[in-house]
Amino acid sequence: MSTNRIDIGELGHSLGYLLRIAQVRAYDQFFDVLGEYGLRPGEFSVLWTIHQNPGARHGVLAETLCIKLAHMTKTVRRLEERGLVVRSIPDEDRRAVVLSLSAEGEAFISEHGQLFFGSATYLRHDLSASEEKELVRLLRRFSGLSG
Amino acid sequence: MSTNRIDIGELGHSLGYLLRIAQVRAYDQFFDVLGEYGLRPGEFSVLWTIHQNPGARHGVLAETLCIKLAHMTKTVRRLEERGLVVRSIPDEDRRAVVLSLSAEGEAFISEHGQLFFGSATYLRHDLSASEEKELVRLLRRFSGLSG
DNA sequence: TATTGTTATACTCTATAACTATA
DNA sequence: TATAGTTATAGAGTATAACAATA
Repeated sequence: MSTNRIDIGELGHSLGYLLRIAQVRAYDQFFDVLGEYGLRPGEFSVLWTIHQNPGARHGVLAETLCIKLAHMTKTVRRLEERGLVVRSIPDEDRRAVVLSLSAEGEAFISEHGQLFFGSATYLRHDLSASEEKELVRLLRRFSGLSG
Repeated sequence: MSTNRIDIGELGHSLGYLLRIAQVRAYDQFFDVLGEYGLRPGEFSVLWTIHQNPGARHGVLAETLCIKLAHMTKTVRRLEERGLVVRSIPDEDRRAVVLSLSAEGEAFISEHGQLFFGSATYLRHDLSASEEKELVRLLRRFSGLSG
């Protein structure tokens, strides 16, 4: 393959392009470090949120995480097959499904939660601690998650 | 649907999750503003880069934009069918494909380039100009695009 | 024999709509 | 009749491998 260098100009400083590049990079690093556990990023987010909100309902969880109900069904199904999540039907509304972690699911969170959120995160980059904090703040503001 | 509020905890401050949210948001806004032209974000990036580097080769373009060759073939094919890009086979290496914009492609860039990079970008957010600049800097550093 | 690009195939992610069960 | 969730289907995005043409 030719090694001619070419120039992407303003594209390399456009927010849309950079968000895409950064997200793909984060995704790749997730699988490098956590692929061995067989969980995908979205599955971990769901697992974590059930841990934070035991007894949460299927639909509320989907709404909070901006996941379509149909997709949530498949995600939870996988977590259930893996023995990490327990589904149950409450007597007060037998259409609903409420979710909680199995003992194994809680153990998974205790053991690997630090890899997602802690100082030993799966993300590798050259940002200082204060730069990372600022990046988090700016992304939250960009996405309308904070004033 | 129940309106019970639930809490995502540290997830809402984790870089991986926020990059995903921000990227989905940017993607949605792209289609809100530019969907009418029938181009996807990746197609615009390719169009722009050919504009910046007329005569660039298929493979070099793929390598620069981190797009697999097989995917680049389909992307360029769509741009060609739309009449924006011209493919040609150079005599000095008849395996290669070199790309350039048609007059219509150049017109598209002149007309809509500002929507991607200019002050009238398709991206809507509450960041100040200096915050946006800092976000660009941090994302470039995160992705290893700058020292 | 190596390189450039194309085609074929498949898998993930996500969106929509039809469907079942319950309220 | 409305709501909660499930299933079926389809489309975009991307990865791999087999392939054709040229070097």
